Amino acid sequence: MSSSGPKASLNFIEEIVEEDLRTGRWDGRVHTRFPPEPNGYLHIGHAKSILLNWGLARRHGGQFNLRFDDTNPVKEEQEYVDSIIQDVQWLGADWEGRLFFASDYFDQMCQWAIELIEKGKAYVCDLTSEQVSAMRGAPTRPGQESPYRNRSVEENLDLFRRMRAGEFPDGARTLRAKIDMASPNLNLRDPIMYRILHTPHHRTGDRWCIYPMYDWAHGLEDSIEGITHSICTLEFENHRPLYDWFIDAINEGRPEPIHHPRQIEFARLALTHTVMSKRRLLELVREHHVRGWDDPRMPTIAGLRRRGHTPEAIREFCQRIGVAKANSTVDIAQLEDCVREDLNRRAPRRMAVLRPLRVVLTNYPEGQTEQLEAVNNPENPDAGSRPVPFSRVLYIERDDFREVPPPKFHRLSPGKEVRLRCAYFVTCQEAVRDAAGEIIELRCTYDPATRGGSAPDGRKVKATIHWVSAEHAVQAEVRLFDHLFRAADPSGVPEGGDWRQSLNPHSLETIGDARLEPGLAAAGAGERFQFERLGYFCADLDTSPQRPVFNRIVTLRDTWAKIERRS
RNA sequence: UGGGGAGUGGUGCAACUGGUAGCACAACGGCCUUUGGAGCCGUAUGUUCCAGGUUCGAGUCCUGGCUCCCCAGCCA
Repeated sequence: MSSSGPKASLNFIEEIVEEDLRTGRWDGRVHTRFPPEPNGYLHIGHAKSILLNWGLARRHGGQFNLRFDDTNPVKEEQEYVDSIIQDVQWLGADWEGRLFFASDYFDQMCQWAIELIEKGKAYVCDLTSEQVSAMRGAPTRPGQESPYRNRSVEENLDLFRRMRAGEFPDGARTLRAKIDMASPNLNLRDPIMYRILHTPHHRTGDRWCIYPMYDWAHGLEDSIEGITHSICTLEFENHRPLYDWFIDAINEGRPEPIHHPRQIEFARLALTHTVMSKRRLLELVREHHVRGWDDPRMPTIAGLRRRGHTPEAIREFCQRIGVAKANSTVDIAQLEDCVREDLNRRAPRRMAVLRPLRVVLTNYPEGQTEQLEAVNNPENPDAGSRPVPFSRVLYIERDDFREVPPPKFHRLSPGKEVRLRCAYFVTCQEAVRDAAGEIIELRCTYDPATRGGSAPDGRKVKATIHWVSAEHAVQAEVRLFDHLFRAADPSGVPEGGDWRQSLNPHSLETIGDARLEPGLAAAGAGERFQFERLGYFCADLDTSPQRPVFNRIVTLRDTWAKIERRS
């Protein structure tokens, strides 16, 4: 994932950075950051941003900061800080100890606010929020100036001091920048810099009762940290002139100007068959459509991790999707392909039967057990092999038998011979039914000469199926996941519709009596395997030797399923 | 009758900055195979939003349209 090709084309942000490097704009420095608000869990869209920022710094010998934008105590919690730190770390983005909080800069910001008041560039406004909103005007209509706009510097200073001292209730007053109520850019119509919030903060406790607004704070945070390239999403493009105004205003008349970062906006990631907004993710959790933030169906980093995705796969994915300014939606199949590619290389193979069908080998000695050798990973000889117990009674996948085989069905059916992976050729002699007519057992014969899976007489079979020895197998729970939403774009509902309506009722299927080869009982949470012919699976947090639990990360490509779907 | 962005095969991105469109995913077909996996080979899909213009030559430049996204939180 490093410098693969000598001429990999650069995305537009890399081009800007390289040009800045060429022209010496920042004395050869590259310093980026990821600035999350701790009010929710990170999702794969954030991963795109994290990896973009960190990758830029890493590739250019620069630095990458992790900074929490904790300017609104009403919504923020320590739980989110902890989860975000864990997630960024897991993704592999290294902030090398530069973990910061906007709240660490509150004093400095406040000082600069006072300077703006002294310069006549900010004022205390007594308007209610409704009034402010009403007077802001509209996109095609200018706003009206606040009657408090021209208070004296002294009065503003005094009022602001008293705001900070806690003399006024929430919402009573704000500090506003004095810019231009007629600006075509709404962000410049005297934006609010501070609001009164008598709410304790998760880090500063009750030290403050006024909190800076994001627009006032954010650019200053980047400035303080010496961020060279402030990378953010498209919706902040409109805010850039305001950030520039703030820094210019602070720098006016200042002998030693504060640092002025360069902001670059890119399109956030959207994925098919899921939702990405924090609000909706929160609703999925609160309304119990999923089991939590780390539900393996969630696009959260925690969810992807629990499901069994690898950081390597996510990094590759973010590499592949690129960075641009056009809004777009990436097919989730792209992510699935990345995990498959990664796990195909690394995941040890095991045999597991999800929907067991009992098979009795009528000519196999009763009570006999032998250990067969199974290859751990055909992609990697170094992975070696393992013994797998074989005996007279086995389980195979119900799907691998058809009493009346459809065309092109190569697996087991009456009279047909197939190979049991790494074991023997077997031929189905008879299907046994219960009183209800349901097939409950297959009676087969095996060919002792085919031990290991090949026939001395050169005879071929069309299919190889997986199996597990009934008496040795461990019973397990396996959770199969499908897209959270049926619709590629859940938000694209017709008028009056709800985004929840395309929630996939079958996004989770729990199989209670899967049978696994015995070694799997010892798998620790987070261990990944390929269950041959089925897909990649990961031992869940809930797993235990007594009751193994596995999550299906992604299926293998299934050509047969495709054939069957078509007919 | 506001401002700011964006439009390239089904999808996501490229195109040495004017030389005639390429990669990945998806799709389809074949080869191979002790995973119908993996791998390999191949096929199809684009009037590069539209219309004009400049030029020997335009996805790239100019003009005029069209469509989509963002902005009226004391959210970030």
